[in-house]
Amino acid sequence: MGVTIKQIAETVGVSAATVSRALNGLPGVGPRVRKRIASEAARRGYSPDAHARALVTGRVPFLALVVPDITNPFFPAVARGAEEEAALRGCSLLLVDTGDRPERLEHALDLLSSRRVAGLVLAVPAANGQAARIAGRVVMAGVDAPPRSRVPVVGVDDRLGGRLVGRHLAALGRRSLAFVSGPARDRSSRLRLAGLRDEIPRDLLGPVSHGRWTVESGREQGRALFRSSSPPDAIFAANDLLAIGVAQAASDAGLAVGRDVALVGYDDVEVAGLASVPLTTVSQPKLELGRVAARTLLDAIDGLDTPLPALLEPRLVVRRSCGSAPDFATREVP
Amino acid sequence: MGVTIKQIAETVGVSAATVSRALNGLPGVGPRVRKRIASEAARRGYSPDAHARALVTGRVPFLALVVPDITNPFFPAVARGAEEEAALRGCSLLLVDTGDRPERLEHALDLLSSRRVAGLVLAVPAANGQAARIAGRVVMAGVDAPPRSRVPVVGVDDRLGGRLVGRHLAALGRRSLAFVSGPARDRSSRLRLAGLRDEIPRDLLGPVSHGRWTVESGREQGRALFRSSSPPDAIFAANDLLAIGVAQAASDAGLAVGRDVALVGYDDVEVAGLASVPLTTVSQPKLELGRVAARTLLDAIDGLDTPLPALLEPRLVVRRSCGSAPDFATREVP
DNA sequence: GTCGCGAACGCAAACGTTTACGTACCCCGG
DNA sequence: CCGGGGTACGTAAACGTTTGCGTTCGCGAC
Repeated sequence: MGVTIKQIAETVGVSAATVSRALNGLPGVGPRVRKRIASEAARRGYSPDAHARALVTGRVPFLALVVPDITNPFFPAVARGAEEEAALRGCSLLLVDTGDRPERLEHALDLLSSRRVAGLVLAVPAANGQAARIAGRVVMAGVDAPPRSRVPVVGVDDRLGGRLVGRHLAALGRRSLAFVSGPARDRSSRLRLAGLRDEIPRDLLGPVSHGRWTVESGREQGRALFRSSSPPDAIFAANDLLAIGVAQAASDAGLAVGRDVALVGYDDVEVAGLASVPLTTVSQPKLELGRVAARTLLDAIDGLDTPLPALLEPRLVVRRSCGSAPDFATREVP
Repeated sequence: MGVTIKQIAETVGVSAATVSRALNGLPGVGPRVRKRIASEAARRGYSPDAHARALVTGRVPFLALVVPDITNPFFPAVARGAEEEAALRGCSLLLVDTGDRPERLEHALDLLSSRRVAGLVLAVPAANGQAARIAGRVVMAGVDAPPRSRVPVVGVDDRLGGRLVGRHLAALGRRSLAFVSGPARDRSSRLRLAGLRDEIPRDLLGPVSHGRWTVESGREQGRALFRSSSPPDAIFAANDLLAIGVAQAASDAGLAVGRDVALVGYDDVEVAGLASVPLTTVSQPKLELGRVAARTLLDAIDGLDTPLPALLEPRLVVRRSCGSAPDFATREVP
C-alpha cells in the first residue's frame, strides 16, 4: 500500500517514465526491462494512484446514478444494469439516493463540477435551471428531460405498455374497466391511459381515478370503486403497488381477484409474482434501462455522436389475476 | 466548468495560495480580499478539483459498499443507510454488485489499493488471503470476517432474533414446530435455530430442514412437511422468501396460514407485509446496519480507536400469519 | 567509414491543489 | 526612534502520474 512509480523505478534502476510506459503496455521499452518492471511491480503490490492519473489524463473512472429512493423495488435493477455496463467500460458506479430532497440532487451536480464523476444518470426529474451545468455529461433514465434542454433521454414506452394491457383486457370480454393511477400530472400515468384507450372499445372504459403511487392509495381508490353502484369487473392499475392495494380492497369487499374482477398492474416488481393471486402486469426492462442509459452516457462522454434517445419495449406478463391460470408460472406475451 | 484556482487568483490579483485559504475558510486572509475572492469564485462557478485535492491531502471522499446482489430486497436499505451516514461525513457511496462473481470482489479491493475509495463496507464474505490487503479500511456488514483477521464486524443478533420468535411461538400453544432454513453451513441459519431452541420446550421442536434462501426452496421444504404423517402446526422459516414459499405450499395443501398453521419469517422484506396473509416476521434493522457499518468504517479511517464490533437488535413484527389479526396494521413487540 | 534512422530510454513539464516557510508591513510599547 | 510580534500575503515544493521532446546507442545501407 502506498508504493509509487518512482520507488519501483529506483529499485529497478530506470526512470519513472519507463515504468509508466511499461505498466501501461506502451511501446518504447525493451522486453528485458519490461519483465523486470512487471515482476517488481507485482512483488510490491503496486497499483497506480487513480487521482494522480485522473489529474493528468482528465478521465475519471466514475459514473453516478441518481435515484429518488433505492428502497423502491424499481431502482435496484436499474442500478445493477448501469453498474454492469459501467464495469464493462472500466468505470465504477456512485449511488446517490435523493430521498426526494432537492439538496441531494444539487449535491449530485456538485459531483460533476468537482470532477468526482464523469457523468450522471438521472432517474429523478431535474429543473430547467440545472440543465446548463450538465450539458453532455448527463442522460435521463425513465424520466423526462428538463424542457427545452438537449439532454438525451432513455425511457420505456409507456404508451405501448398501456396498449399491451388494453389488448389483453379487450380479449377478456369484461363489461366495465376502471383505471387506477398515480398523480394526474405524471406523464406515465397519462401515457399508459392513452395506450389503454388505443386498444379498447370506447364504452368499455369506466371511472378513472388518481392518487399516489402507493399501496394505501390503491386500497383507497379500490374501495371507492367497489362501493359504487356499478363496480367495474376489470381494473388496470398503473403501478404494481397500486394493484396490490386494489387487490386488498377487493378482498375486503369479498371479491375474488381473477374471478370477480380482473386486475392488471404495471412494473413487475418482485411482489407482483408473489402476491396472494399472482399479478398479471407489464414488465419494465429495468436492467436494460440502466444498461442503455449508462452506455449512452459513456458514449456521450467519449465524444461519440450521441445516439438518438432510446425507447425500450415493455413486456406483458400474464399471471393469474385476470382469470387465466397457468399456476404460479409466468407466461409471456410478445 | 474547468475554472481553476489560478485563474481566479489572476483576475482577483492575488496568489493561488490566498485563494485556496480564502475558499477553505482558513485564517490569514483579510476580509476585503476574502469577499472579492468569494464573489469571483461564485461568479465563475468554481468548484475545486477533487483529484488534485485528494492527491495532496490524501483524503478520498468515497466509500464503497459491496453487495452480492442489489436486487435482493435486503440490500437497498443497507445501501440507503450507508449512503446517509457517508453523506454526513462528506463522502459519497460507490456501489459494487458482485453477483457472486469472485472477480468482482477482487475489483472492489483494487478500488482500495488504487485509492479510488477510502474504505470498503463488505456485505459479502471475504477470504483469508484478502484480509491482509484491507487492514484498517474495511468493515464487514452482516457477514463474518475472514477467520483470524482483525476486521471489525457489525451485524445483527441472529440468536436474539431466534429467541424473539421462540418466545412468540411458545406463547401460542402450538403442538409441533418445524424449522425451515437456508444452507446448513450458514451461521445465520444455525444461530436463528439456536435462539429458537433457547425459548421453546424441548419436545415442541419437530423437523429441521435446509435448502437455499429462495421461494422455491421454501415451497419444496413446505411441501415435504405437509406431506408427512404428522404435519407441524407451526413453522419458523429462517427467511421471508422461504416463508412465502411455505405459504404457497400450505395453500397448495389446502391449509390456511394463520389458522391451520402458524408461520413466522425473517428479514421483514417488503413482500412480507403484502403477502396474501401478512407475515409475522423478524425485522432486521437494515438501514441502521448500513449506517453503523459506514460510521465504524469512517471512524477507523480517521484513526479513531476502532470501536468494538457492534451487534444490532432485531425486532419482532407481529402480523397475521400466526393467528392474531390486527388487520393490515403492524404491531411491534419490543 | 559515415550517415541516418529507429528503438530504448531519461528529462522535465504539466495537471490543480494544499501547506510549510519566508517576507513585507503595520501597530504598539519601550 | 527602535525592536518585536502579529497579520496578510507570496513563493515554492510536494502529491503521483502521463507525455512531448531530447538524447544515446546500435545497426544497416550507402
